[in-house]
Amino acid sequence: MVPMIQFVHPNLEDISLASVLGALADPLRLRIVGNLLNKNDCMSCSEALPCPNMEKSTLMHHFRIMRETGLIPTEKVGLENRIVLRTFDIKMRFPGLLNEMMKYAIS
Amino acid sequence: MVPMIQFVHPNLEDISLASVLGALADPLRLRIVGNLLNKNDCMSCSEALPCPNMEKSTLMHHFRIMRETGLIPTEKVGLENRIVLRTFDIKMRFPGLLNEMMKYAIS
DNA sequence: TTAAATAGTTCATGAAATTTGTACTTTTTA
DNA sequence: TAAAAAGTACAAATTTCATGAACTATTTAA
Repeated sequence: MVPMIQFVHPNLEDISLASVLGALADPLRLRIVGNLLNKNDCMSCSEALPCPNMEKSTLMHHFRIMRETGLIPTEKVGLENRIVLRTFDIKMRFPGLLNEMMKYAIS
Repeated sequence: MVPMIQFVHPNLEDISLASVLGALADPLRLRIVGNLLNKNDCMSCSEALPCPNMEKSTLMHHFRIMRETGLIPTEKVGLENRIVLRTFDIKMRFPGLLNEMMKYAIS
């Protein structure tokens, strides 16, 4: 009997600028974050698929980076993982940063 | 007789947001860029040393990343490489982005 | 005018991060 | 109960990162 996976998300004060920039320093992740910001709601991983023909495991990997950075909390609901952008927290910690970046991200 | 090294810097329109974020997604590079922005003048590589006991070759590596991203043109003057932040260009391409990020970078 | 010092580059190596394929688990639905 | 759906885990191949040692080019000093 394998224990149920629990996701761990960093505290707000442990989120560094460099790590946020690293999490966004990839066109796919930038697009996912942009989509989440526009939608202003949660998505499943598959829904957030940023481009066709992408391996699930690769997508997984990108989600893990964003989760461990603290950008995206993940919650398991039934079959799906519901992911949301931690918008409030990020705006609290780095006001203006998200909006500024999303101005220049191509969706 | 080995030819003189010529640095190549990307055009403004070839600088992508993701690559800029990638170039800044490292505390050392963030600090170097912050210093250049504050100083608003050129520096030699050694002057820009972001922390003590850092290998020259490692510093090199970071400069190369920033140069190839297009953040920092390099010009050889005598013994030194003079590096400057491409502030005008970056502000042209991504207005507000640099200032926004530097608000949260710890120098 | 050679010798040493300075500033930086290059290359090889090993460590870490990315991408992907395959096999697995868990939950839902037929 | 079996199959499908949504993810996860692990391993291999590739790429990027950090460092040490050896190199080049320019300046300064003997």
